[in-house]
Amino acid sequence: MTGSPTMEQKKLPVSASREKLAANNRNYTMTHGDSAHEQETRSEERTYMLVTVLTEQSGGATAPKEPRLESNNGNITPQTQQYPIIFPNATLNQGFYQPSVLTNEMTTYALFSAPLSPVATPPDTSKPKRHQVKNACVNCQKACKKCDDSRPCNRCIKGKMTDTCKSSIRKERKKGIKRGPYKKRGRIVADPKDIIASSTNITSTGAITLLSMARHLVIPAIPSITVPNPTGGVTPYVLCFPQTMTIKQKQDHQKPTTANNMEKQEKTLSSSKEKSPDRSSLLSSPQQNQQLNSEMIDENKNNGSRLTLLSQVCSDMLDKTDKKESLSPLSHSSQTTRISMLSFTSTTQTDDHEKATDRLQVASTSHHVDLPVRQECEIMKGSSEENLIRFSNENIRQETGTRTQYMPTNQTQSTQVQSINNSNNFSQTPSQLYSNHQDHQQQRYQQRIQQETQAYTFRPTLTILQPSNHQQQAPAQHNFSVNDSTSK
DNA sequence: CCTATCGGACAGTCAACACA
DNA sequence: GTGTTGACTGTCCGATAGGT
Ligand SMILES: [Zn+2]
Ligand SMILES: [Zn+2]
Repeated sequence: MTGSPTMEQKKLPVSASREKLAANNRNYTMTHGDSAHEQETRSEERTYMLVTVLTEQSGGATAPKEPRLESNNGNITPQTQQYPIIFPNATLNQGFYQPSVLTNEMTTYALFSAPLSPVATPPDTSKPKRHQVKNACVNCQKACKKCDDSRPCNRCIKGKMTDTCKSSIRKERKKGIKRGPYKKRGRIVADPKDIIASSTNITSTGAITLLSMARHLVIPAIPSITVPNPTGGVTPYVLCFPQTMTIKQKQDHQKPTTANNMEKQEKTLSSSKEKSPDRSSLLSSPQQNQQLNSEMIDENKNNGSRLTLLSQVCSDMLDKTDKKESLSPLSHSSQTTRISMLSFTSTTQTDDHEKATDRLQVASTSHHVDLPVRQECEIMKGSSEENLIRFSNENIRQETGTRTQYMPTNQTQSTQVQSINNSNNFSQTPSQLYSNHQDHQQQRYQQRIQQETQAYTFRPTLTILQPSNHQQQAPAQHNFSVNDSTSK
């Protein structure tokens, strides 16, 4: 860029769409009671983030081949004749990051637990972030080339321009410019009438799974999910992040063929009145723009890295999706990718008799034209409604035996689960857990997978995404950051 | 092949705003 | 006062044009 004068002319209308992640993400350690309200009742609140990426294939679908497991955890034998979801690591509060991805030609599932401590390592697919110097030298600035902090800078040394290598001067930012109102903050309160519908939709598997995880930091089994063959060509990716966050994802720029979709996408998201559910226009370019907010009680603050990670994971997953699909024999078929982000807030209130009441709030939205769906789910014991999910401290074991969400496949299941639940990992710090775990990580993981595979077969009953979009209302738009971009 | 040019994506900053 | 938002401002990637 030529130094000064053109700098201002080159103002780009991109600011509104820029990706940004910011959040109160807290370390996820269970601090029973004494952190927040130490009265007659204790209250714990946990927030999870579920990201679902659906890739719909239309046409060209063939029978699924045997699942292939991709995992950074090593060799796990995939179940055949099922579409297993492997749960990454047993607990969500152990401070490491261990995605597992199960793949076959048609389906890919990935469930991530969140990285909970700085020691967590992202998947190797993470994109390096571009670093830029605070002030480029005038020569580099003029040439729009990379500079460094030394003076003369390396580029000037190479180019023998050391005498003119001076730092450029940043002009001061303008002040006093009024802005419109920002979008409101605050937690999402969903409308109960938008409660999740019952379905055997493949998407529901991830949802239920996550619901159960939301209550139990220790994931109660369900490694193996029997889902119907996704004849609809639905390919879900499920990422789970137990943290509070705000997510905004900007437009992607991928294939030139999708270029004309991009601009329409923001509009679609921002005004739910006139959306055209034009599926063919969404080929292989999953985009989303979303914000979810909620709160969580915890004293630990550990910001930044995890969110960055999340963002990377998301985009990496998307990248991966595209690559994978393009290599696939199915690649000639058209695809629609849709992203849903779902925020779970699980609140546990414990009274003085140690009786716990759980409440789970779910808010989700799809970034696809199809819908934003938001929902609240109160957990109620004994409800016969399939669209109500129940969990509580003491009855998860019974639940698994009696309710439709779970089907025990053998007798060992209750003891298995009990032992899992009783192993109170919460008293340890994430880093302790991490170092502890690291040595035996693989071994224990294998063990657990084995255990849990025996323990449950999972039966989906819940739908998060609804592919049709007739019934959708405009959700409270203030939750979606896209909307404000229109004011620009 | 090399270098120069530069559009625009990306990154960092921070005042305005929201909220306790 | 603290935290968040989002616009502003600058960096520099990568495409491409032009020269040798
Ligand atoms: Zn320089
Ligand atoms: Zn220089």
